[in-house]
Amino acid sequence: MNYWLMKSEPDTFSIEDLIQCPNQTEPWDGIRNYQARNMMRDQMKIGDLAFFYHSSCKVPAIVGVIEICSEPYDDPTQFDPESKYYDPKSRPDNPRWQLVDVKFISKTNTIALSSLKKYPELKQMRLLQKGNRLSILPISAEEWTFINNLG
DNA sequence: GCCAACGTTGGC
DNA sequence: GCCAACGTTGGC
Repeated sequence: MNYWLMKSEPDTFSIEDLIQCPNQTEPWDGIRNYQARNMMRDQMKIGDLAFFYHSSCKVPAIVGVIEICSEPYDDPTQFDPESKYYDPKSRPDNPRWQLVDVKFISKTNTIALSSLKKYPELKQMRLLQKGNRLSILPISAEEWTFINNLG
């Protein structure tokens, strides 16, 4: 069982959008970074839990909990010329990008980035390290429990 | 909108 | 394989 943090820009896809999806489940498409892809493809397991994080917005914050609910599979948007995630260099016989489905579990209180920074217990969080840009980050069990108790 | 900190691309 | 140029992320 692993824990994760997954970023999404709420203007593009928010926790409320996920709640509106059929079965409150949606493919986490559009990942175009190899480190993030590798974590989804190689390390995520069905039943893993993740914090849903709103990024690039007025109040960057953890806003909910989601569950990984599929095996990794090829991201269909990479082959769709109409998609903003279209990757002309990805070949159908050798797809570059994989994704997993995620399911809404619960909303948390809004746990702002500025608030997370206050806790010595969270000093080591990847999210809080300088220069961090990865849209998928691992969370330790200790960090998970600590943050859950804030929400 | 700015810009630091990355990641990627491609010429050599 | 190096590295300059370029593109992107994301907080502020």
